[in-house]
Parts: sequence; C-alpha cells; structure tokens
Amino acid sequence: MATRSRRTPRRTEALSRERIVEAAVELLDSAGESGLTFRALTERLATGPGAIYWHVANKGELLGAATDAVVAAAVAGAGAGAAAQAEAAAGDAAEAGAEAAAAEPGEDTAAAEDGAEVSVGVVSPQDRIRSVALGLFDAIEDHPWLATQLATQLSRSPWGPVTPRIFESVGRQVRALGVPEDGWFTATSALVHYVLGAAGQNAVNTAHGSGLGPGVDRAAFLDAASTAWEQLDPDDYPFTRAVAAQVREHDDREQFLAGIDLVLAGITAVVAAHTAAPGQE
Amino acid sequence: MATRSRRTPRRTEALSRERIVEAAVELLDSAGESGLTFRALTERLATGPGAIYWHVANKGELLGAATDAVVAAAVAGAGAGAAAQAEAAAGDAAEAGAEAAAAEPGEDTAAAEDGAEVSVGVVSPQDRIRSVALGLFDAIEDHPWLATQLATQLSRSPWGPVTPRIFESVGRQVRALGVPEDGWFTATSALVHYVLGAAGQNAVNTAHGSGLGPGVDRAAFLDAASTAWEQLDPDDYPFTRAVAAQVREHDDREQFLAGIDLVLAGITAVVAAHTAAPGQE
DNA sequence: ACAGGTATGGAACGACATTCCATGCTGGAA
DNA sequence: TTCCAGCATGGAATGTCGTTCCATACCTGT
Repeated sequence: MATRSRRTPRRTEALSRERIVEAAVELLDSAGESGLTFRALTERLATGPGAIYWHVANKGELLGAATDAVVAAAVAGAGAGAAAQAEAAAGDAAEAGAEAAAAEPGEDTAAAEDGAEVSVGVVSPQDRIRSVALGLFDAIEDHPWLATQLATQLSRSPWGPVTPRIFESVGRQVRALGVPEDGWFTATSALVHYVLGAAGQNAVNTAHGSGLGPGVDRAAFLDAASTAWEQLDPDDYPFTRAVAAQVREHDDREQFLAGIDLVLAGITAVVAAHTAAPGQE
Repeated sequence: MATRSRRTPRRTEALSRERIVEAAVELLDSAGESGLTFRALTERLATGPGAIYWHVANKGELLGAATDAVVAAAVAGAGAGAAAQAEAAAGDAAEAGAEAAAAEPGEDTAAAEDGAEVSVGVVSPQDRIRSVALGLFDAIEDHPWLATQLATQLSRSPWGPVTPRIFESVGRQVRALGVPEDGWFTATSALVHYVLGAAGQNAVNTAHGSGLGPGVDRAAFLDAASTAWEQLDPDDYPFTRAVAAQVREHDDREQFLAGIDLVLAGITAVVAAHTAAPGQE
C-alpha cells in the first residue's frame, strides 16, 4: 500500500508570480471573469494548486495583481508618449508591473499655457488627462473584466497599488493645470471618479467573442439598450425615453471625452473664480 | 426502505419574491457580500433551495433584484421630498421595489429659476441633483455591498431597471437646468458616472460591525490610507504624497458634494458658452 | 555526500450554486 | 362532496470551486 508517488516529471521552466499573473490575465481575457479558476490555471501552467498557492496567497490577491498589472500598463502607455495615444494599451498588457512609474522624467513643466489649441510637440495638461483617461478606457475595452475588478479593488482596499497609480498620473496634470493646492484632492478625485464610473459603464460587449468586429456587437447592444429605454413607461421615465435616441447613436469614445471636458471645464471655471476673488468658495 | 418522506411541516406564511429579496438585503447588510448564500437564505426563510428557485432564476437575478430594491428606495427618498434630504435612505430600505416609480407626480415644474440661492420651499435643480446624489451616497453607506453590485449590474446589463432609475432622476434636473436637448445625454451621463464612481470609492468601512460608531473606523481607515500614501516612493509618487494629508482630513460627504459642484459648474459653463455663441463646441 | 530550506504537484475537503424529484397544497370541474 | 391538475415546497444529490495538506523533488551551502 504505497502512500503517494510522483508521477509527472517536474516542469523545466520555473514558476513565478509574474508567470502566474500573466496566465491569469490571459484567462480572464479569453474566458471572462468566471474563466479564471485555479483548475484552469493549473492546467494552463501544467502544475498543481499547491505550487500556485506558494506564490499567491489566494484568488483575491491574484485578481488584484492582475488588475494592477493591466492598469500599470495602461497608465504607463498613456502617460509616457502622449502623442502615441493609447495604442500601447492593446496587446496582452501584462508583465509591465514595475516599469510603469519609471516613465515621465520631468515633463509637465512646459504645460499650463492656454487650454484649447495645441501646436506640434506641445501637449497641454488637458490633453494629457484625456490621454490617461483614454488609456484606462481602452484598457477596459480590451479587458472587460477590468471594470468590475477596478470597482471591487478600489472599494475594498484603496490603499492598494492601483489607486495611487491612477491618482498620480491624473493629479500631476491637475497640478499643471494651475489648480491651487487645496483644490488638488477635490479636482483629482472628481476626475478619477468620473473616469472610473464612465469606464465601468462602457465595459459592455466590445465583444471580441464572435468573429465579427467589435463594432457590430456594440451597435447591436446599443440598439437593444436604446429600444428597451424607448419602451419604458412614459409617465415614469419621460427623460430617459427622450434621450433613448441619443443612446443609440452616440459614440462611446466621444461621449467619454465630452464628459472629461465637462469636468475640466468645471475645474477651470472654479479655478478662475477662485483666483478672481480669493478666499471664497 | 422508504424512498423519501416529508418531515418538516409546511410553513404558514407564503414565500414570495418580495420576501426573498428582503431577506437577501438583510443578509447582505448583516453579513456582507459573502454572507448571501442559498444556505443562509434557506435557513432564514425556513425553506429549501427549490422553493427559492421557484421564485428566482439564480443568484445573479437575486442580487440584481436586491440592488434594484435598494436603489429604488434611495432615489425615491431623495427625489420626492428634497427638503427631507436623504434621511429616508437610512433604515432597511428594502421592500420598496415597486412603489418607487410611483413617486414624483409632476414636480420639477417649479424649477429652473436662478441656480445659487434658495428660498424656503423653492429648490433649485442643483439642489435636487445634490439630493439624489446624496441619496445614493447614503444608500451605499448603509449597504456597503451596493457599490460593487452597482458596478457589476450596470456594466453587465445597463438595460436593467437600475440605470434608468438613476438616469431619470438626475436627467430631469439636468433638463431643468436649461441644458439644450443635444447635451442632455452627455451632461446626465457625466453626472451619473461621477456619482457612481465616487460612491463606489467611498463604500469602504463605514463599519457598522464593531460596537464603535461609524466615525471611528472611518477615521482609522483614512489614517491608514493616508499613511500608506505618505510612504510611497517620492520619485514615483510626488503628487500622491502631497495630497496624503488632505486625504486624512477630508470629509467624505463634503468631498463628494464638491465633486458634484465641479461637474455642475462645468455643465453651466458649457451651457453658457453654448448660448452665447451657438453652433460651436 | 548530505542536511535544510525552497518549491512543486496531486489528493482530499468543505462550501457553494444549482438541479431533480417526491411530496403537499389549492381551487375549480365532476 | 370527490377528484384532478397544476402551483408550490423542501430536501437530497450533483458537480465545481477555492483552499489545505502532505509526500516528494530540487537546490544551495557545507
């Protein structure tokens, strides 16, 4: 009666936390939120649960690490080369972890000029904020599970690595915008909250699933939502019915940026009022 | 060997979807997100899983119904008696489900006057928006699980009942604010996104758990977060470190409202620019 | 060669959501 | 009244999940 015996030979490549997180992101991307199971993970990594638990405390920590990796890549891609826009957010986006904060040497010094028009090579703080926001927006589009995870991670442990990452990249531009110091937290919070709220909402059905392009499912989805809103009770939902048509036709990205501009307009308006008549609210 | 036999007598009170949702909300409130299990539910309702599944398709639908019930109570309490503020959002807040939409007969007709100062009995659209937002804010404070659920529900199925409920109560006031029709969707979206993003973030540790009041744990939590931010790498996180002190001292509710005002300022600024020089962006 | 920490893979466990089914109830037809 | 067809209920059974436990292999310094 032999107790237990070794059957499969050991893997050649060593297991590491990075490899695990990378595999987790891939699983989440391909199979959705419910696709990330320790069983699928052990199969993909050709190992057992015990090996994974040696590197990772539990599933929650794994989800947190996956979220952080993707967010780090997103804000790094957007924060660094503002001209390159958010194209860097595409791809697998993992394994970026540490390098993210190393970007942005001493920029944001040539900023804070006017606000609207931008000449070649000079990027306004507004544009940088838009760039960071779009980076997150695209990251959520590429990794639909990120929306829920961001909400969960941020509300469960805002002291984690994710919040400061976003806060920092937005806050620097808020500072460059000329906002007085006692308004930094308020203005940055408002921007970050809008971005997270909006990005979360738009996480639906970019649909890399079917063979069709993302736009097709997206259009179908918007059509369904719009139709549903049009069929609401006219007495209870007059406004919602009135905007249903706008829902069907709107472009996510434009809409998202329009919201950013709205918040930015509010910030600059409040700043202007503050500098004109200081000491007031 | 008798196959199966009846043991416990049938309950007297009938089971209903409402009673199930109500019990679900209570379980979520008292035991947190992980406290809602079909086991706990069957025990509390003194029944079996089959009975529950007769009224509810699956756990997801149950969570959606619980979310909708709480949100309905929140926007109803805030939307109706704007003077009574959001006190109505306290309490158990369940079992409101259907009645929510029945509120608000024909208000928002006496609105759209000036914007800033409010005399007795007259409530500006701005105040109504603040009221609705605070209603949601307080609801999330009373039901911490609501933050994650809102994010999940809204990103998974925006055609559900929750989104229109919030959208409608905010949108009516946006309309009353004088925003031109083609800006309704953008402005309302921006507000709703900010509210949901901010409320989700503030869902942490109002801590009805320990015997101490909510404020105590909240202060401890903020202190921990602030300290953590202060210990970040100075090279990577200069801005975040700079605002860490503001984090420790800030008041959630004030901060939340300040963000609302920021967005409102942006909306009115854009509206003003639009009416001054129509046809531009 | 060997000891001890590091790392690994598989079996086992308990909790969970969900399904299945035998049973009880109720209201209308006979 | 009796009977039958659904509605409704509760409990047992199922399969999957996260997690723990442990025997074992690898590796580094001696």
